[in-house]
Amino acid sequence: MECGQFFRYKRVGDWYYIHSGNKFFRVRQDSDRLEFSGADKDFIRHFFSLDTALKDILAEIPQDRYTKKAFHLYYGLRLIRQDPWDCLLSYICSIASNIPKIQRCLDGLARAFGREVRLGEVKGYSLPEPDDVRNVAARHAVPLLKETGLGFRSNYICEISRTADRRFLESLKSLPYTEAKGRLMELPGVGEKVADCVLLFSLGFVEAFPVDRWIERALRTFYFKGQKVSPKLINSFARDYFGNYGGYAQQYLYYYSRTALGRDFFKK
DNA sequence: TATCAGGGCGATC
DNA sequence: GATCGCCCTGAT
Repeated sequence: MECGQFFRYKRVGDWYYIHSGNKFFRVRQDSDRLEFSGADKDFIRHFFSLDTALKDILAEIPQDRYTKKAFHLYYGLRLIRQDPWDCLLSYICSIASNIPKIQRCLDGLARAFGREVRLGEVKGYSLPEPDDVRNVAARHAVPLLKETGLGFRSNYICEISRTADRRFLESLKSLPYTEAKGRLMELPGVGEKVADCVLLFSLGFVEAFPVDRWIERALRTFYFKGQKVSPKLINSFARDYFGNYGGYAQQYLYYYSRTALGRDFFKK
């Protein structure tokens, strides 16, 4: 839950309360046993990618000293299958931001435009559907959105709500990776990084390799002896080297670079 | 008070 | 196609 790919959770005691589309459910783990309520078994299995043969996937990725270490330390880490629309909103909020702020923005967005959902005593708000934003949108949406602290991201969300919907996102699944990415990048506020996040975390493109500042530093340090590398080279290296399951490599290396290595590793 | 962050965009060369 | 300033906001 907390490795940075997903933001719409809230911890209450040892439970994680999770929003995904209009679903609101909770899970907790007790050693190798997963308890849950608010969603059925099939959904949980799908959401957490418990149906994927993790071992086989990791075996497809080049085993160098860094990937091996990360796989060993965090074995069990999987890519969550997020709700595509929620995922798109989430990564628009992530632009030039950080996790606490992303979560604040999404929370504000949900409270202002989303719908109330309940699970037992616990109340939550799902993220607004494109229609929800669009309907308020006509005149006041941007100012209203800005009240949630979204800043310049407000315009992106407003525009995207007008030009994209769930059908559009769903239709991308049947396209080749490069085409799907191109279509996503036509949306305002969606560049390479955001597009790759949406493709990887919600549309099943496990070959997508989102390059953000952290992973860029990690790759530069691990594979380029710390030398300067152009964004373009980093991207093409990642795709060529890590292969068809690059997304899994990305997630392990990303988490590795942010935890085991720590920030100090990258400071001069 | 200035700078920067888990980017994108438009202008410029 | 590479680089740069700007975009809101919160943190340092």
